[in-house]
Amino acid sequence: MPERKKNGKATIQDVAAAAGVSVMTVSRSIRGVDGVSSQTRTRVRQIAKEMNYLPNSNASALVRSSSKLIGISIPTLFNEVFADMMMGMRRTFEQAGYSSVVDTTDYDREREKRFLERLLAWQPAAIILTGTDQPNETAALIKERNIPCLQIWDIAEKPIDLCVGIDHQKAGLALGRYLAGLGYRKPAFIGRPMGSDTRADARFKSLETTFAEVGGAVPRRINVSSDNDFNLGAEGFGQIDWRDPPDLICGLNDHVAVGIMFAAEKAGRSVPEDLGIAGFNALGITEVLPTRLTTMETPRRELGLVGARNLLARLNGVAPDPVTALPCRIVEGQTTRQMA
Amino acid sequence: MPERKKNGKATIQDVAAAAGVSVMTVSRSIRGVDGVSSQTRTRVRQIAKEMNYLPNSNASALVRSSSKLIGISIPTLFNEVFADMMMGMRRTFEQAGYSSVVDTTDYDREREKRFLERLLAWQPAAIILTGTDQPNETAALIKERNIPCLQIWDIAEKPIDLCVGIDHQKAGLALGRYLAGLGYRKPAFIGRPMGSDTRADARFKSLETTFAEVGGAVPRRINVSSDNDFNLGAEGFGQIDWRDPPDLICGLNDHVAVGIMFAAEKAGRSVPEDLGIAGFNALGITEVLPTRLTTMETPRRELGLVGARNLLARLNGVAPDPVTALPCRIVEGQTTRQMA
DNA sequence: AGCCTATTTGTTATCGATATCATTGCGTGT
DNA sequence: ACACGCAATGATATCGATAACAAATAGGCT
Repeated sequence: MPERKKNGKATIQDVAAAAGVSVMTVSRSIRGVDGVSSQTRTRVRQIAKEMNYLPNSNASALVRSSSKLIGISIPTLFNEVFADMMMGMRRTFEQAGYSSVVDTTDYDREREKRFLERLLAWQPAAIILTGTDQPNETAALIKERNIPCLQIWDIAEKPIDLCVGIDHQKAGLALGRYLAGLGYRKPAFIGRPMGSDTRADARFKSLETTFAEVGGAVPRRINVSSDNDFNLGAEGFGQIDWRDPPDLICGLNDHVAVGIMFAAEKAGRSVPEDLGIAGFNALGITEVLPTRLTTMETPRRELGLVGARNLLARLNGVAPDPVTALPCRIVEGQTTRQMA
Repeated sequence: MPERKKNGKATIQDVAAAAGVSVMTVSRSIRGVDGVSSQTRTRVRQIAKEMNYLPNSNASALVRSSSKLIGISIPTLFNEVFADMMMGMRRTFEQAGYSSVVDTTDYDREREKRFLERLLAWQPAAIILTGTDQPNETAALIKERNIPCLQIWDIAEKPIDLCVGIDHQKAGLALGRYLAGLGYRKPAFIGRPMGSDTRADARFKSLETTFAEVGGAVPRRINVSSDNDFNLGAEGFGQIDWRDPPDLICGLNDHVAVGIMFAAEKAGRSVPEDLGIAGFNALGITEVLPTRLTTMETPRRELGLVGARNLLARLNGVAPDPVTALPCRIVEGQTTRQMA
């Protein structure tokens, strides 16, 4: 019967005793660093396995003052975008032997900071934050400890450390110009209240710019608070003042846009003739809807992959590009007029 | 200027020195345990804040051989179901001061086990697993260390420790009987390959049982591998042999069912007269589609909440019910015939 | 053989916090 | 005044691993 301590946990000491070697030999054998004969290593590993020995990461992290944990902060898991990016990253990290501590912030910077403090207490190998608009205080917290940090989804000229993202303003402009080019002049935007999603705000701003350029109307903004994006779109649609109807509605994202689509259908508005609808992100649902939504495809999975790769490079001492922007692509759908 | 060590991290020793007290006084002050005058506590906290001191959780976890980490293992983040449950749990844990280490297993038990080992190495306060069909080896790993463990989503008669979930077999039977009651007799099921999702398999089995009861055809099963559930449904639909058409198609879940809906529409099949379609879960999308999908509503958020609450109770020494099953509800949609 | 280098193994100090027990100081009752 | 109890604070051992250095063993070369 293998030996155990009171709470059922075998320690490195127990393994050493059982194998008749020193703890260092066990440590080296388990970690696979050299300095042990392959004979001993095999034997020690065998014994460790029999004893159900698992190394204590806390002890290891304490003495090395760095752990195999990566802290990830994202606004919400409900958004496919973040789930996509997470997935892109997680695979890579897992292969490299890292675990992820995830916290969701609900777009609340205060919560993000609290989370960050809790996380830093674990001496993580790296930190990943969503977006680049963290307050200075948050950034300082990380810089001060010089922990590798990846900011993902947005880009910034001067990231905390690394950033990989898309240029939301540029993407918004491109989409806006495309839509203006189709002849639309009275846009509306359905989203969450200003300030709750800075990226959406940036895109809204781009709309303003674009339509000012072509002499269109000032975009109206309709704000709705809802957990469910589909409902958000539908509700927002309901709030539109039809005495002065828009000829185009942009959704905060595709789910909102889909909510708008169905609401418009129910309300009997003809799309895309009288009313154009556009989304953002090219989410999964748009690939199966009978009517293809006009949207902007964002490379989420790639962002995660590239981000993770860059971060791993940094962890291995290589210095990757501090700023990486990936391109987006307009999806010319059937919810807006066709190009002349 | 506050003092710092080489890598910019102030330790409890530094704070103690700066405050002119012993480390124990600092420890007690920071943690808020009593044994310090409120005067000293305030002063120490003030100094600690000025020095940007953050306690080292690794040291703390090491000496207490337990950490404020909760390990969560879920199959994938892409599935709204798991995201919902996560959300329900995370809120509760966060408030209680716990952080979550999340790993996704892609329904791979081997990966789950590897993850679990990595996780146990952190001496987590508790473990959460999805489902109840872990191999004995995995269960042993947890029991042996008697760490509180919550199995969520399924129920089992003898959980590892606690479980909170729905009775998938019962839910499948209820849905099957409802559908059979509407007069359908030749069901098909579109899902992933057998074995990759045991819950779906359980539901499929329930279909078999139900339709055997009413003398219907043996349900056909169509397996597709795809990351995207919508596409999965559409592809599965494409594989149906229409020389012997089913009169009912059940999707692995709502997204698959939606994929089927659109594919059926494109193919010109009349729903629900010639062909019924049913999903599972009552996901967000079903609330906005113009045609309401027949499905089974599962209480994901509640599962997360109740699960988290029970687990916290266990962590606080109270013994909650080991098995909690929450009820599901049939959503009578427009993709199946109406009750006579 | 005799010496030297390489390989394998072991010893000791250390990481930063907390539990436990020890100490100091102060007010109170008789 | 004296002993006693309680509150506030401090000293020390400890958790389980790893780094850095020390020792032992083996094999190669002249």
